[in-house]
Amino acid sequence: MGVVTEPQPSRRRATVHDVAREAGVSRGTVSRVLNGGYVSEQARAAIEAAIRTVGYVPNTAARNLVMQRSRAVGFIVHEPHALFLEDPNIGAIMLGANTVLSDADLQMVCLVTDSARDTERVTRYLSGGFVDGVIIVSARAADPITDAVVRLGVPAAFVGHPQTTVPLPWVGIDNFTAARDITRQLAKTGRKRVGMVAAALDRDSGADRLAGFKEALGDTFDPDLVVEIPLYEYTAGLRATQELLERAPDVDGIFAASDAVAAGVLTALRRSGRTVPDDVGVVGFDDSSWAERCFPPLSTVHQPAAGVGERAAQLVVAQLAGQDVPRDGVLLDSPIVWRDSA
Amino acid sequence: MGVVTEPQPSRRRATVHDVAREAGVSRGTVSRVLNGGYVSEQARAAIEAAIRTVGYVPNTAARNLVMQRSRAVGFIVHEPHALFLEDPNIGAIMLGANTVLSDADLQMVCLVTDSARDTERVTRYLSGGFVDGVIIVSARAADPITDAVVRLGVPAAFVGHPQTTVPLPWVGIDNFTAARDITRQLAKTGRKRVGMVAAALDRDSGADRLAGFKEALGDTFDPDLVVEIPLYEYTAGLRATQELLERAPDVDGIFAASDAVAAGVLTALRRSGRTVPDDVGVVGFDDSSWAERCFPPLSTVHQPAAGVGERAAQLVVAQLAGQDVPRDGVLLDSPIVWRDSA
DNA sequence: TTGTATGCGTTATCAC
DNA sequence: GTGATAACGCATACAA
Repeated sequence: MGVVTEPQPSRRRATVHDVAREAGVSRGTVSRVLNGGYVSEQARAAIEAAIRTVGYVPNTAARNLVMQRSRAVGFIVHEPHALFLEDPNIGAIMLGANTVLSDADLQMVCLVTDSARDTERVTRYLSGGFVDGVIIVSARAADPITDAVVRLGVPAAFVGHPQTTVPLPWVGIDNFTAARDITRQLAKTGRKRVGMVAAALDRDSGADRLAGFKEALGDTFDPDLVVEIPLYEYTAGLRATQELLERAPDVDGIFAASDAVAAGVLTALRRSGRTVPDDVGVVGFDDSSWAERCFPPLSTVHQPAAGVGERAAQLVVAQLAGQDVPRDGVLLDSPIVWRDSA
Repeated sequence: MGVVTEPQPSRRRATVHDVAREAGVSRGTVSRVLNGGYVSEQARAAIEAAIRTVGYVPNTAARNLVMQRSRAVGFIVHEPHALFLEDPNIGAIMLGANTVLSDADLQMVCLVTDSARDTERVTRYLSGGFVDGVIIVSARAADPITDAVVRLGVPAAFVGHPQTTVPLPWVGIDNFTAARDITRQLAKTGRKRVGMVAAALDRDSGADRLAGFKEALGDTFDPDLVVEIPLYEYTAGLRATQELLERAPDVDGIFAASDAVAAGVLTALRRSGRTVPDDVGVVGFDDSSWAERCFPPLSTVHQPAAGVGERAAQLVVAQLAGQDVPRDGVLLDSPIVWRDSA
């Protein structure tokens, strides 16, 4: 079944030394054409030719060692795998970050950690100067990675509010206000009994969205109309809605803590024979790419995910350039996108 | 607004030298307790204490340099950003790969390249021994990264068939057979005029799915019933369906090249007043998490994305262990998942 | 303009 | 068991 790899060419990689020998110059001169410096046209030509013939490529480790920097920035996603897949924002955040990092000629290396072993290894990497800076997505309370970053003083930016007492630069959105506003708008469509499927209350995003919901409803808030689930997740959202419907068959509006949850809400509603938005109005949160593909298309809060990634990256790029950055949060706009589900 | 970072602690990181001095031993002994070797209990205790007090962490670059390896494996996604976000499989593949890499105590570093600049930088990294091996997702024809990998002899595994003449290990699914089978099943639901929204014909996956579709239909295949779009994408799928409907209002079955495309098909069908699956049967490809959240839930081909990632990772782990691996493709099962859209 | 020498932080090979 | 010492591949200050 197929050819097999021959036992390693084991052809030693060419070094500066080889190039120098081939070109008949010293290693210093070679290094100079590589990094820019005074060098005669003649020597340059000879060296560039030599580089091609010996197939030279600079060694990252050696360069990092002497330069004391790696020109790489870590993008750390510390999430259980399931959630990583579920969350449509992470990809966009990552791409946004990569855009500005790339412009600064910095290599983004994405490290995803699920197990404790992963975390331990990533922490080791961070400490060892593997990266010059780091962007951390969804750090949790008492996160060992966060601790390491703070302890080592690695230039960093967090996406979402880091749950720590240490002042750290972070970027996110105002979940509270956005949740409050979209709930109000939902209520204004004439709903009398509006409930919520709240999720991820152990994170600031989840907790703030619930708080915003309460704020919007004020006196009319009824704790019986909110059911909580642990993660932003479709299936849990579906189940929660079934429970909500049982508890209060007269709900006519539902705020789902995320679009994925909202999709579950829609399915549950459809199965119960209710129509959206006529019988029940539904709003979500995220404005993921699937929001407009739901049926009916979801009214939701737009998360500027790419923008968040870009901003976070800018924050570490600035620190790498020696600039001071505010060690607190920067909030990006999260406008409401009104479609057909409410 | 907020505190600012103090101008760099600039506290030099502790080295083995510092530890040795603190513990009153030589650097060799320190290295020995770090990497396992004969060392007296007494010395070990002193050194471990010293490590804590000076806050020593090993330097990755230095270690990589002397060890001639990095214990890191690159996961390279070479895609336009839009597609990266659209493709629900990439995340799962990545997580699958990370699982087995993590078990082998290898750090997965994910490099995403969109611009030419990205590509150039990643190529540099690869060449420089930044990683010991590499997993490449969706390499294209004449891909500079693929070229570099082949030229350098870096242990690698491809996800999907690399478009090159060089024999390389890869893992994927049999798009042709899967497409053929699900098309047959769609036809068997009594459809007389079945069309296809074909996508990404410049890749093996897209081309093979179209070929399978043709094969299934045999004599009844009508080229007028297939419309092509460049990428696996919702909006393009929607437009394409509108065109198809105009061209052939009597279609009663549609094979969408992916779930995202299928979502577009569903929307177009709904807008045209047709019901699914009564008027038109629809099938997709991928079995992404949103397939079951469509309305109606999508009949589709299940892609074992996590499995693909795992297998690819195993392939490079094996090579890193000095084992020979077949330099051809390994195909994973991609069963049909029948739901309600056809 | 170019060559030489030194150091970056580790590991590994020796004697001791 | 332990301590010197030589690589590893590169950049750079300094001498030429």
